[in-house]
Amino acid sequence: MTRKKVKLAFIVNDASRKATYKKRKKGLMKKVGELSTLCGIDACAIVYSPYDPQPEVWPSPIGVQRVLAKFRRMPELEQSKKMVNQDSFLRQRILKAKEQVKKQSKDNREKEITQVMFQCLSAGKILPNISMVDLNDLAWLIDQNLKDINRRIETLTKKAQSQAQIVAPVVPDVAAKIEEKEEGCHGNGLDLDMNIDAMEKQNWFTNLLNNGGGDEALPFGDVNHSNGFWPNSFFH
Amino acid sequence: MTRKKVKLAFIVNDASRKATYKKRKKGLMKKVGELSTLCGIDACAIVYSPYDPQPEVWPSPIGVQRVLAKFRRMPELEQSKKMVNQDSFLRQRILKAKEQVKKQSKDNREKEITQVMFQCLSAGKILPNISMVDLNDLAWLIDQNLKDINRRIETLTKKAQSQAQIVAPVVPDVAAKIEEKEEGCHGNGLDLDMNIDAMEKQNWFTNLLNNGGGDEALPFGDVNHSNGFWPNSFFH
DNA sequence: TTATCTATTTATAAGGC
DNA sequence: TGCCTTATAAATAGATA
Repeated sequence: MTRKKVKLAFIVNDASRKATYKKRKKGLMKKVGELSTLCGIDACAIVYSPYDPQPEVWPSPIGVQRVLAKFRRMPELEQSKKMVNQDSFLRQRILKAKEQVKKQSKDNREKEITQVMFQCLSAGKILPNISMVDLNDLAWLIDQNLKDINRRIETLTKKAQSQAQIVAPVVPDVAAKIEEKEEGCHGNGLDLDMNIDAMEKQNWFTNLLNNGGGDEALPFGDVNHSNGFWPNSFFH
Repeated sequence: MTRKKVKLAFIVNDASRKATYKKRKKGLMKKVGELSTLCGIDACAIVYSPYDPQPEVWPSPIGVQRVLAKFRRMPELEQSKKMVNQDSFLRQRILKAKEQVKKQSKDNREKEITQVMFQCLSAGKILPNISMVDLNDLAWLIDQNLKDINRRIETLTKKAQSQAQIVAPVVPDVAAKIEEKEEGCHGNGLDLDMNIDAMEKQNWFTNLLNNGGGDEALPFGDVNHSNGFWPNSFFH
């Protein structure tokens, strides 16, 4: 776990394996001791290796015996319940890794499309070389942004009404809201006149796509998705 | 062990202790699994906590039983031999910490005296406000440097002789050698004419101090040492 | 072989939510 | 309570001595 990330698999090289064994056994025993001390609990560890004639244990033989006695007194079924066995342990790790990859992919995709969105805003039009897949995701992103802006407007409107007891129509500055939201994209020369009636326009692309109830779900992370508007055959 | 270095002692706060327990138990089980997989050995861990009705074990109940059976088959005396019990564990940690402090103190002291040495070289004389203790250590440091230089000269001389088969007297440039050795001190305006006969001078201060066989040992790390030349009463 | 030395990876203590 | 994030401490792989 350093200099190089090591694969969780049997170390074939004898010297490396032994070196790793010694380092990690030491670290493990230290950890057991720390856990026991910090949390005031009983714990033990037993390690058998071909390098030592006797097993290495923590804490003391008597401590181990005591812990073992406790363990043995339980029926086997009970023993199995709260157990972390190797199988479930590996499954958990794989699952977690997959989730991380998925989340990262989604984030990456969202950033990518955000870039495309600002390129379009700079150009003042939809770029001609944009793919249909990107266009779908772009539509989703714009829709999300508009919804977000709308929510903020509602919040601000209510706040203004409750504070000043004044009921008045609101003409939101959409461009300013976008700038506020997309802080990372300031300073690229964007200053478009985007004063549109957000209330009326917010669902323009969603309605166009007739996307049904699916418009709340993030489309990112599944690059080959179909949303029912563009048939899959369209891309082939 | 982060945000703040935690003391190895029972955590009094209940919430903190539980949080730490959960985190560390998870980390511990992971470590046991890794050790077992990486090194292809049998290992088990059992942890009892007030938070779970059953003990948490690794790897599987069957694996634990197998490891336990092995362990129980041994006579108690044998079990104690290779064991890392809490007592020896703590002793080892304390010893190691003390050794680290000692080593660091020695290093610090050597650096300090090296600074003094270069201050003296810059001034061209022994500074008037230097203490006797510092003077002793300075003498030791200079002596070590001269010896080191001499060893290098010998090595280079032998190499030159064996390569060119020419036997000639060597007039070393001591200043250049010092510059070579003390790389961290370049660029401070030092360019003294130090061409002296190192062969003849190397033991000047050692002889002066009549330090006997003790001149090989590092004096640093024991600030209150006496080397037999300056009587302790001199400092009081 | 065993101890040291770093560059990295992991583990995790505090703090938010 | 439990999970997530972030800054920091600790573990440790590979290289050397």
